[in-house]
Amino acid sequence: MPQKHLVEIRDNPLFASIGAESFAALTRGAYVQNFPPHTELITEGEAADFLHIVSTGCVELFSIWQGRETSMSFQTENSTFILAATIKDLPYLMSARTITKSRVIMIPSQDIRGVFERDSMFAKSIVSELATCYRNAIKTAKNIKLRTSLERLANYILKLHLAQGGRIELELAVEKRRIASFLGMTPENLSRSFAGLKSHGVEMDGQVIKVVDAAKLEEFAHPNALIDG
Amino acid sequence: MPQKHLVEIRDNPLFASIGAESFAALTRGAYVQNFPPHTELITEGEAADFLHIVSTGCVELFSIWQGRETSMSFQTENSTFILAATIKDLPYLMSARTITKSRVIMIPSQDIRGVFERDSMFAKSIVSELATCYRNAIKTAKNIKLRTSLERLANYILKLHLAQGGRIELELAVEKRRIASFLGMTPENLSRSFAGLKSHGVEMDGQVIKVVDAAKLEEFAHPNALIDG
DNA sequence: TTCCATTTTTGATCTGAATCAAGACCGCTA
DNA sequence: TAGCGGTCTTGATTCAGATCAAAAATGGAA
Repeated sequence: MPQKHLVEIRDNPLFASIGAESFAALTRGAYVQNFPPHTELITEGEAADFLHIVSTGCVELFSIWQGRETSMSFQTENSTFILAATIKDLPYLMSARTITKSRVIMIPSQDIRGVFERDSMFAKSIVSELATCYRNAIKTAKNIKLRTSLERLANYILKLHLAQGGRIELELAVEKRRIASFLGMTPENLSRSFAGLKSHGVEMDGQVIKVVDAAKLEEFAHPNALIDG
Repeated sequence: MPQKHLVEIRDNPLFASIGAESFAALTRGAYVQNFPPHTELITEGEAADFLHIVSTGCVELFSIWQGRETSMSFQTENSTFILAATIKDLPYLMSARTITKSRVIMIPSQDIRGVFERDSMFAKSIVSELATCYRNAIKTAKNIKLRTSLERLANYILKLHLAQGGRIELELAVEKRRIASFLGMTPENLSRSFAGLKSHGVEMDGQVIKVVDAAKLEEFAHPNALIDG
């Protein structure tokens, strides 16, 4: 594996504090692969043979039941999936597909479990990562159960806005129908919701969102750190 | 702390494999308290000062946003809450209230973090518990996003039925309005959903559910281990 | 046993969002 | 530049579930 990928893995908080020998054991059997868009990397129900790390690009985690599909999250640079399945040696609960052309690092799950058994710093990093994943899942559940679809979109935009330092123009990184699915609504409803936010300080121009009145948007959205943080 | 509670804590998988000295360090500052029903034990947004263990009774985790409330889960004997907040030393994302008269063990979070730092078996137990919590949260999110409220109720009943060894009569342990909230619907809709399941092998008699045709219920519910497991 | 407060059920109505359809728009390829 | 496939928007309609109201049922206390 090229040195630059090793550096990249090291930069990931999950691996930043483990010993050199452990790190070698993890990266020895790992490999990197480039995937075109729309490639299914893992399928729910399959054995969790690898822990995946997104090097570049964007990967969508999704799930299907009885012909119905929902987007669960988007994984971008330097994020991993699915640690809980890897650690527990259980089937993946979600599928993953590339949204854009992506480079993905794959580390065999048994290597992860092997190092987890003997490197206590790694175990602690894993604890932190899993706790964060769990808390994020709770925030997502609260968002879905407590808010209308318009409120979910408003808070989604507000969060993007704040994450980009208050910038007025935000460019969506994925297709709107994917965002609709993630927010728990249909593409038609997302389109209508964007229109509905016009009176709350938001304008649309193709893939570009303009937050023309952030205070007004915030007044409508009622962001909450325990959901949106 | 009475010996019987120590045994009880030991029986919890989170604590079963830690060293005696670690165990003593955890239980030294812990205490047990009995609470009547409808007592709020923790409130979302508060600092996570304790890890709670339900000794007897039932505790509901819930959340409120802008006057809207939703039930997130029910914690029964031998379950803990909220490990992720305790470990990360972050505010609770959910509140908790007793549903029935309950006995709850409280362990100071800083004692948990102290032992976590130095007992690698404990760190591993925590990893397992957090991974399970995270996976359960993903299953819940899938249930909410992919299924109608009737389907969620059908699968809820089917799961209870299987958990009780296929017994025909199941007695609900909590009020129906709480279950309605947990399943993401109003009490009125839950009532109508129970009625709707009459043609799928389910009958109601107050707090007692009768699964009179499990095969028929299963045919409608399409249970899936990746959601209901 | 009666009374009271709360929960549950039922009926009527409303609404947010889905579904279906069709046209407009966009990006890519030849 | 034109054509094609896919995405997005808009309109019309349907519907799952919420809301509101009222009656019935339930459990606990006096």
